[in-house]
Amino acid sequence: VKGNPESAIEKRRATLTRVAEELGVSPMTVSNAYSRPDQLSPALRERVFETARRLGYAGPDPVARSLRRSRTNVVGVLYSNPLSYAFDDAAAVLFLRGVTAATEASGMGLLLVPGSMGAPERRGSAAGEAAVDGFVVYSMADDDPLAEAALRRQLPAVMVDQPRRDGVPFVGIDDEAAARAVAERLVSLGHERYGVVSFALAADGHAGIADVVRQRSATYRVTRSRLEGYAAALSGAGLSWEEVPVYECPSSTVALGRTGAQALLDSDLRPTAILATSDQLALGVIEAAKKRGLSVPDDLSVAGFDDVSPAATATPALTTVHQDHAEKGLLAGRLLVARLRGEEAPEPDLLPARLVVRSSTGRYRF
Amino acid sequence: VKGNPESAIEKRRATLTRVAEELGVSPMTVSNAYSRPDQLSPALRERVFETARRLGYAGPDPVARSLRRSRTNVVGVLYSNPLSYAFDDAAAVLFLRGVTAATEASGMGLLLVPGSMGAPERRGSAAGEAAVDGFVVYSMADDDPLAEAALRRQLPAVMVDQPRRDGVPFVGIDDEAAARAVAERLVSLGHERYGVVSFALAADGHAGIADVVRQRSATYRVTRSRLEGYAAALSGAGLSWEEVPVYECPSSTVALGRTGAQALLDSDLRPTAILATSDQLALGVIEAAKKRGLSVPDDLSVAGFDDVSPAATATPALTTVHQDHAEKGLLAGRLLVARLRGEEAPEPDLLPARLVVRSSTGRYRF
DNA sequence: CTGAAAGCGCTTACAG
DNA sequence: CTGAAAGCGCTTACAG
Repeated sequence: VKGNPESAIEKRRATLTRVAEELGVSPMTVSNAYSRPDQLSPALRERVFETARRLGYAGPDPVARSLRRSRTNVVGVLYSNPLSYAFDDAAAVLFLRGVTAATEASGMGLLLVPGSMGAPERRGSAAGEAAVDGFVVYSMADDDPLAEAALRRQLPAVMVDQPRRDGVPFVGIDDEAAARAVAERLVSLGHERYGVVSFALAADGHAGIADVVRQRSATYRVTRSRLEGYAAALSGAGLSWEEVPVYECPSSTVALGRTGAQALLDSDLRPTAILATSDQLALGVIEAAKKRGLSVPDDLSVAGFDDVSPAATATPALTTVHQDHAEKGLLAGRLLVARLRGEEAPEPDLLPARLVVRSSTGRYRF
Repeated sequence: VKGNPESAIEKRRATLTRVAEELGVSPMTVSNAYSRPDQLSPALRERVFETARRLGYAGPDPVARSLRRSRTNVVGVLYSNPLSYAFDDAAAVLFLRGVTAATEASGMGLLLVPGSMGAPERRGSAAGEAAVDGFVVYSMADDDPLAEAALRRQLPAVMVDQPRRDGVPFVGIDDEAAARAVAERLVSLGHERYGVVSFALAADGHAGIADVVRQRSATYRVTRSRLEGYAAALSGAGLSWEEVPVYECPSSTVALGRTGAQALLDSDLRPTAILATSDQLALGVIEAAKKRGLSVPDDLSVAGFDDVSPAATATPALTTVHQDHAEKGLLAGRLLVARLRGEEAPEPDLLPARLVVRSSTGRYRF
């Protein structure tokens, strides 16, 4: 009954033009059926869809449409290597939740851009090859080639927990001030011997004590700022920052925090307080202390950073810096979406952060 | 010194063709400089890059390249609405971690496809408009328009925790058997009065008791299978499944689990055992029980499903079904990537799952 | 090692 | 309400 179905169902993949030919209308009419329903009669539109169904055509090709419209409706997210670690990091998960909420509210997709696993000659290529309208650059090293490649494309972008760049809005907290506040709290409790367990200063995988030179040249802004905050507080109390051992962990996990703490607790002049640049690391420090029979906070005070969910329920509950990671993501996402729409969207103020004192820190006891 | 830089830096956006004109070579040569370095001399290649830099050209446009190559190097992930909830769901986060590890290992990006928030006329359009080479369809309702739209595109796909479809490989566990095992465990402990707290049976936002008719017509396969497993175990023990109240929660959160448990514990014939289809819900059930002064497991046994990280550390620790969510994601991701490469990649066997008995379940006591 | 030409699949002014 | 034509920015056989 239908016109020559044998020849209609050809091998070549169904395209808009193919549907138009089959129905004897112009490609524009088929395009309109999908993209501008008001431009043709409902009856014709239905015939278009019927023909499309028959030919197995699922609608306009997204890539061709993007090329023509020069718009992908996708926001790219850049996160340090490897990308899959983002899902191990409670703060990153909350952040992504916020970004996703912002992008999906405006119908945009979120592309997680892979890092350049290994292959050094391809460093950054993934960011150069991502079909997106803009980028959220989250917590990367200052000199990360992936971020460089993304920024070079001159697309709208937002930097989060990153160094500032001209023309690129920044979203984040005042990490240095927050770190100073934690350290000052410990100073006020009478502690004089400190140790620091830090996440990466640079992306070279280094694990172990990081001297002051390495601290100053840290390429992760967040790490650098937090260490500077600690240093400011301790120096302000008349202590020598140079003598405070900073143990660097290549990433932010409980297991690495444990290792770092072990190294610090082995020293002759055992610290009475350990500052960790993340809650994950701090939880590892607490584990290491317990394993040696040290009581937290009686023998050792421990403070973290970020206030992710296990911090409040840990035993003892962790003294830390609270910040709203989901809100940070939401703000970054909305800012980018607004700019993509050409709306007025000024760089926001620094987000609030506050010291949360719980039971992992206590007064120094002889 | 350089040739007329004034006119070189024009308003129109830099393109490959523009760079070629400027340098007096063919577009193909510029293309080769980026994509096939072995096709031109290093010196010429350097001149191409130099000109590109001068014109602010950041390399071939990803969209145009994708159209020409008919390949995006992106895998799309579909998850129930709204997408941002995925980041609240510990199982989903682990799953995404696995998928991401698989895709990034082969240099592919991961696109989180937004649901059709509200706008019913656009139901599924996002999946139709996603520029991807293939889809991972994760835990969606049988009749979800987003999944329908994606599958209609005939791209390679993998279904996870979804109903099987011809030609589309399935990755998941035997949910029914696992649920049966949990319920049988409670039967063996002597329990006779049960309640169930379940996550959504359909995407209509229903909250409250779900009768057997609704249970049978559930569009979420996972929910349906788990309830069938419970029913099989209880029926097998001579109990009447029809009399077991099933409280349906629209999503899987601790707060909703609490609400569901309150409803069940209000009944005259209070259950002595509550089966929850997720750990989140189960943790809410435990909270509700505690709030009424009921001891778990002395007054009420509670079992969850999935064994996400808070399950083991909760008080009491949760009896549940363990499955490896990250492994599931890795497997699904690898399977899809292999198929995209045209490699031989058979549908895998069902993944293992096992009952983990902890202290939230105990013998029935009068 | 380089070029000219075709074409990936669409959408959009411009006309009628 | 519909059409013919141009063009989005690239890559790829095909030649030389």
